[in-house]
Amino acid sequence: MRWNELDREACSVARTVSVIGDRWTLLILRDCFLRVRRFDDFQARLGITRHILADRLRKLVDDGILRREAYQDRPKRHEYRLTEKGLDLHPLMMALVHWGNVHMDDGAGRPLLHRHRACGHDFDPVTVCSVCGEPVGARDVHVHPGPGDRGPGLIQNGQ
Amino acid sequence: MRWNELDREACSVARTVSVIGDRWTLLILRDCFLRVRRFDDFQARLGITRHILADRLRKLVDDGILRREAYQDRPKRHEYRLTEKGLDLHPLMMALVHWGNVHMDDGAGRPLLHRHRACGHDFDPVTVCSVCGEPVGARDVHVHPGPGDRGPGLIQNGQ
DNA sequence: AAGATGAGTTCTAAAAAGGAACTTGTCAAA
DNA sequence: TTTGACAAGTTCCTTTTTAGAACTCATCTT
Repeated sequence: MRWNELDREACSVARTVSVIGDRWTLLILRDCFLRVRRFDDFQARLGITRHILADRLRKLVDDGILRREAYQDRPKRHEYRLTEKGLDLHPLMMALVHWGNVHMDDGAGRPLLHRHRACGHDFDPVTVCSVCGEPVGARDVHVHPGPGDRGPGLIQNGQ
Repeated sequence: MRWNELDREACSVARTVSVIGDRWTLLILRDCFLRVRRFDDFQARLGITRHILADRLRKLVDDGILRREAYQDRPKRHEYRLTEKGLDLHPLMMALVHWGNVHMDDGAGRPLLHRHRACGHDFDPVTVCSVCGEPVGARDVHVHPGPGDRGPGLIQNGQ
């Protein structure tokens, strides 16, 4: 399967992966959440080839995750900012960071902390159920076909 | 920068991305959470080249996310199952699915629903603060250097 | 003896990424 | 007034990865 075929898949994960499932793209997005906005800043921080960076930024703009905005004329200069759609990736980023903090610790402690402005404390992200508000783990969830199902999807839960 | 250099980065996201930041890897993990466990099942569902599938499964095992386990002798047959470390990726997967549901809907409705066993309802994942329990969005979080910081990291929050 | 199964491996061609240098428009300094 | 710097890309060429298809190998089944 080629990558441009992925967005036609029935699965939300597959469609999401077609957009953000690339190493550089994820690192670019991390930097976006750290308020990096300019081409050369991304390039210097990531050590990414300029060529690939240009390509990934273009794709993120095409997908509506970033917007390219002029911050000066003469000479025209642009910066890249997260759209609302892009900002909605925040829970994903938090999950990524948190998993890394827990499982990929190199012994030096956390390089970055997240402070919740509302309560003032450094925190970890916790995923809870939108209905009852209780935390949900992998074993608390039962997956079943929804209205958009169109597969023999092999989702035989149980066991 | 080459991919094998990524795991030496200071950032948790970078280290996490070095492990799961690959399109096939993410899709393989999605299937793992749907209880797919065998080589040929992954291959048939994903349409991935067998060659790459073998490589990705090997890497996931090396990274402690999956474990390869015999389910019969004569002939020896193995299956791949999530370890605890792998199961901890659940919030990430939920975030991925949810973002896709919200932003990549193709109009057919959700192909998969998640039911919270404890409360019995279909739900969406909500990310909350581990300290105060309130939901956190991108704008509610202030990022600042932690004990493992070793950068001129460019994290000038504010503005 | 002739398939079928499961879990891979091997091969070649095509696609993607890495690396480094080059371009373009504008301003600022020597 | 030439020189250099800056920001944001492009171009070109080489090295790696992937795709796609076929092949292997040990065991069951018919």
